[in-house]
Amino acid sequence: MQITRQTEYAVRILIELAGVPDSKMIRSRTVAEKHQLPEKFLNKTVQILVRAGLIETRRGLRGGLRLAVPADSVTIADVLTAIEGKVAINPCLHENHYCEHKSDCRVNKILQRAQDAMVAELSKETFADLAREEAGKNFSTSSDLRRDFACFVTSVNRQQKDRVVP
Amino acid sequence: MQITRQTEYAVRILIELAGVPDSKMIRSRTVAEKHQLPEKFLNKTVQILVRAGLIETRRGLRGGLRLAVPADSVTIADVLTAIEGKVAINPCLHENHYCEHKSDCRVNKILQRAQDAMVAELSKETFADLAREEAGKNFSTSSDLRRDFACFVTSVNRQQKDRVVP
DNA sequence: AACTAATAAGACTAATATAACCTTATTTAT
DNA sequence: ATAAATAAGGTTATATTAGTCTTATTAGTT
Ligand code: SF4
Ligand code: SF4
Repeated sequence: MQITRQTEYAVRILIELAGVPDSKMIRSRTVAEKHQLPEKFLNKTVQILVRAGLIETRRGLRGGLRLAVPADSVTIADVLTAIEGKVAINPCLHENHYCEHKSDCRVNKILQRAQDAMVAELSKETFADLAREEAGKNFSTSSDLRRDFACFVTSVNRQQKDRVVP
Repeated sequence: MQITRQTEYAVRILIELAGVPDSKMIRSRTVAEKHQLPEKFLNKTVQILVRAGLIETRRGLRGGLRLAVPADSVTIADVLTAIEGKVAINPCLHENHYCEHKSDCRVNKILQRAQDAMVAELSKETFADLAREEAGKNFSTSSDLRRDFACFVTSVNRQQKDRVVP
C-alpha cells in the first residue's frame, strides 16, 4: 500500500521542472545529482513521463527536460497514474475486472470510495502550487549541486520491516 | 499502490466470522474452501489476525476461528493495519521517518491528506454492516462447499500488466 | 564534417516483497 | 488413545520494483 520510489522520483522531477521559467531546459543529470537519485533509473522514469505526455525532452548539447503541459494542469494524481498505471487499490476496482458480486459488493464500494477520496486529495494541488512552495524555500534553480531537496527515502524505507502487530 | 492479496483474504475471513452467531466457531479450512484461498497461506493470515487481537482461535476437535472483538468495532482499516502494518502510502508518512523538509513539505502534506481521506473511508463501515450485507445475498454459513463468494482476484490481477501510458 | 554532450531504448541483473507450500508440533474434544 | 483441528516456522516460488549496462540517436559547437 505504498506509492513506488519511481513515483516519488517522478514527482520530484515534475516539481523541479515546474519551478523553472517556461522555455528553459533542465538536464536530467542535474535532477539526479541534486536529488541524489540513480541517474539511469531516473532516465527511464523520464521516458515514462514523456510517453505519458507530461514532459518533453531534447537531446544533444543543451538538451534536457521541460514540462510539456502547463504546470497548473498537472497533479500528483496524474504522475501516479503515469508511472503506476490506472489507480486501483484492489484489482476489482479495475472496470475490466470481473467478479460476480461486484454489482452489489459492499467491500468493493468501500474500496472505491476510499480510492476516490485519496485521488481527490492528490488532485487538489497542481505542480504550479508545489513549485511556488519550493521557491519559497531555499530551493535553487541553478545547475550546481546543492542538495536543497535531498531526502534519503530509499535507505530509510528499507529498514521499515517493523510490522505493527503486537 | 494496492492492498495485498493477504489483506483481501483477511477481510474475507472477518466478513465470514462477523456473519455467524457469536459463539460459533468456523473452521479455517471452511473459509479457505469456500473462498478458494490457499489454506496454508490463510492459516498464516489467521495468525496475524490473532496477534492483532481481531480474532481468536481454538485448536483441536471442534476448534476454529471466532471474532475476538465486537463486529461493529472493526473496520477494513483495522484489517489493513493488522496485515500490512501502520498505513503509510509513502515512507515519509511514518512519524519516525526523518526528512529535513518534512515540516514544511507540501508534497508530504498532500500525501498525508490523501492517506487520511482514504483511511477515513475505510473506517466508516464496520464488519457488522458488511456481514449484514452478505446475509442479504445468497451467502451461506453452512460448511458445504458452495462458492457463493468466489472471486478470482489473483489470477486476474496477474495479467494486469497493461500500463496506461499511451 | 567531426566532435561532444546530451537523451533514447531496451536488455539485463539485483533486490525486495508477496504469495504459497510443507513439515512438524501442539492442543482439545471425544 | 485418537482424531481433528490450529500453531509455528522454515522453505520455495513468483511478482514487483529498483537499478545497471550497453549501444544508439540526436543536436549543438567548432
Ligand atoms: S467479492 Fe467484492 S471485494 Fe471481492 S473481488 Fe468481488 S467485488 Fe471485489
Ligand atoms: S521532501 Fe517531502 S515528500 Fe520528499 S521525503 Fe521529504 S517530506 Fe516526504
